[in-house]
Amino acid sequence: MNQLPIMQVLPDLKRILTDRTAAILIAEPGAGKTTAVPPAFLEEPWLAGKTILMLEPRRLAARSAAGYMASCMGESVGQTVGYRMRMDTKVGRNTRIVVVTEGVLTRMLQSDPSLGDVGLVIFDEFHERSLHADLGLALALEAQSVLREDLRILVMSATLDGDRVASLLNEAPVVRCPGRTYPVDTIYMPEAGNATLTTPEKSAAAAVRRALAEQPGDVLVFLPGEREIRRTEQELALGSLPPGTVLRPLYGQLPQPQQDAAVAPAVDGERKVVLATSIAETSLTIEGVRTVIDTGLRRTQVFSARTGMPRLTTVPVSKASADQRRGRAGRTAPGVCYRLWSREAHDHLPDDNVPEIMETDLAQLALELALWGVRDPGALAWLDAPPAAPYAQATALLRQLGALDAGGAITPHGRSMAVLGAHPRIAHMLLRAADLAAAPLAARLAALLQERDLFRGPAALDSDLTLRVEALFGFERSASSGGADPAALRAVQRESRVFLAQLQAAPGEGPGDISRSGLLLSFAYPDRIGQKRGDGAFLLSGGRGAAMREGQPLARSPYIVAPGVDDRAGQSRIMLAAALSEQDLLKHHADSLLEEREVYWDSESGSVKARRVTRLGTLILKQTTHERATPEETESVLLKVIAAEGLQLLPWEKGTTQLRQRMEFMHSLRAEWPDMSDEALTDTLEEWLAPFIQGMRNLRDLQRVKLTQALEGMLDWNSRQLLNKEAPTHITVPSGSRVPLDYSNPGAPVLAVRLQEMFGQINTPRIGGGKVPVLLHLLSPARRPMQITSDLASFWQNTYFEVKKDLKGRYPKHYWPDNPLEAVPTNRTRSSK
DNA sequence: CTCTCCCT
Repeated sequence: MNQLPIMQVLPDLKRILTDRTAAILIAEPGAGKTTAVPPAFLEEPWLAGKTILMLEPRRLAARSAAGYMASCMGESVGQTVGYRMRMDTKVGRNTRIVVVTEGVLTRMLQSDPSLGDVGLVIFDEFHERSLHADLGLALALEAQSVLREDLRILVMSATLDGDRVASLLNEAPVVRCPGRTYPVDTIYMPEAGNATLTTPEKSAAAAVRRALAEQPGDVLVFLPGEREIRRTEQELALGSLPPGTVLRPLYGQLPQPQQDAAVAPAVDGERKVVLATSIAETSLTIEGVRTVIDTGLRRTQVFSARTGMPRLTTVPVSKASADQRRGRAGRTAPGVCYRLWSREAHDHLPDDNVPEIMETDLAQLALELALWGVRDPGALAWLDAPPAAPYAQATALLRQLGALDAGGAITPHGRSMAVLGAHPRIAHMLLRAADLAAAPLAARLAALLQERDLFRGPAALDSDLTLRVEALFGFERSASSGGADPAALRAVQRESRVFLAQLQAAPGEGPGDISRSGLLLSFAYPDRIGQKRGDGAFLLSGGRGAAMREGQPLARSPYIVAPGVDDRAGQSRIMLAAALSEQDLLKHHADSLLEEREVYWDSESGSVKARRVTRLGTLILKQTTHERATPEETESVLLKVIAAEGLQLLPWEKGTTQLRQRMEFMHSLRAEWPDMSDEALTDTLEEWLAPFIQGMRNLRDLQRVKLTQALEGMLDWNSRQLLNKEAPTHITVPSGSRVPLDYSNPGAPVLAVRLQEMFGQINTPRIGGGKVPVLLHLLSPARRPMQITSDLASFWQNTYFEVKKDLKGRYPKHYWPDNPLEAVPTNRTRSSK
């Protein structure tokens, strides 16, 4: 143990923590920090009579760290060194080092914020940045500054950016320690990883063949998920592999014996190719690996604030993760790592994985903060503060569940929920169920929701949760698994016993009425109560649409609750659900029901109607028909319909349209004039149209709207005068005719007039206070356009003579003078001379 | 073609 690299830095650490209350240790893999650091402080004077708490992110790691430290002291666990985790605690009277897992630390801080006899808290593997570690550090820092100035905090990490943590810990000193691993060659293979040309599993398979040919020892391949692992297996099975090659998948859901087979050393004469998820990145050490192949992808859960539902996505790993994966090839001998991306792409990878707090459901975090007495997370010091949108979503859910009051303070019910430790949805269900004497059923449901599905394959296609409840009770009675997954059954049974113990219910107690499952689940998911819309489609009380596979009996249920839904765009898919009776819904969600009068547009009759509805979220549970809407209600609905369907519902006659266009022309000259575009008019219906639709009830009535008056109403008296002056309806031309102006293009109003009527006028008539020349359409006697111009003077000088020749030929009896400016204009079609 | 990994 003396030759471990960590030994060189321990004196430094001891010196720092004698004088100060915080330190950061950055130690590379293989340095030995987890087991060497805690015992080093036992004899420090400031720790006299106090204990050390070390946080580990995983149960397995916590147990083995405690075991190793104890054995180094020649003791067993529970003497000087112990551990504490959910449902498993080994701590004795003389225990001074307690290794805890994440939820435990949060509970200890919440039940005694001063941390009683604890002298030092160590956060191990802090670079993983789990939600609980971030929360634990924030709470511990506040405990230190408010209650326990002598409390020491040590943050240990493999790859963390030390400076950011240092500034969070009041400029705590950073100690760095090299690791001890064998060198690993890195080979970038961009051609294999080009996702536009091939799939990750195809390139992984190609890299496996290359590694088996070029390198000795076993191969570890990192893939994003189970699906890719299975496909890579198929891909490799297509061609022959060197004799003795064995493929070993490895992922969390795999049964234990197969996981063991992947981890165990290969037997003589065999070479092992392990196809793994990120589970092999930190938690497990696999013997004999000399080559790592990394697709550079991982699957991660992202909480969508938009829908309030979690979603799985495949994302590139961080540089830190890629280095961690590469390190797995150098544990026992020098190795090689094939990266299926380019050196340039590597430069663009993020340095670290996104901290869990930035992406995950924050409901539990928000409940813990409320219990701590914090309403604004900004009151605590964070490396990354909880993001605002998901946090707001979380507190809204907590209010709906009754955990927070309107002011955001925790309620007594919220306190009971927090103590249970389960997700707030689950905790709320368990407490409501206990009130209804349904705790035994609720405990099973909670366990079913937290563990993986009992059914695999075709049975999993039926989304009815009560089938799982029946399978579970069958297993509890007779230990027969039926068609269900035995490992999953055992896990669910273990889990449900924990909940039963918390609710003080006996494990042997029968299920009671399984058909109450839907009711109990509706307490946990009040926003996912579904109302049938047909064809397996449901509308959820939270506002989303969702659909389940057709053909299953559950699809015919008028009401369901859907704990398992995905987050796809448009309508969600329902994976797990249970039927819910309307009677239960009305009775047990009475507090959430909203009775209101609703005025609505009946598109069938094209008229406004009113009804009284009972709502649960977006669902309408009951309604009466045909009450009469008040004039105000009617008016407001009509305006909404016009806004939605468009202004063409109004009676646009020729003169009205011209008025609108003239006003638009004025707007183009003077920005302060009202904008007459469809969009602007739609946005301001309330102001200009509302007074003119009073008493109207339907589309036919709308045809009586005095639209010209309504538009004129947008202008005051002065503006109307200016309108008539600058945007006249007609222009009087030299012949004496009043010719209408066409404003359909407000940028260039058109005056269409017979050429002969313009004789004698030198320049183009102008409008808009002289700023805008009209666009002249000069017409033949038969009103055919001969010339389009906005420069009349130039026309007379140049083009007129060509046009004249043409016109003379076609209209010989008309008068086509050589000097049009001195000729007498005429509006008569026939020649006057 | 529904499923990364943990934890109270």
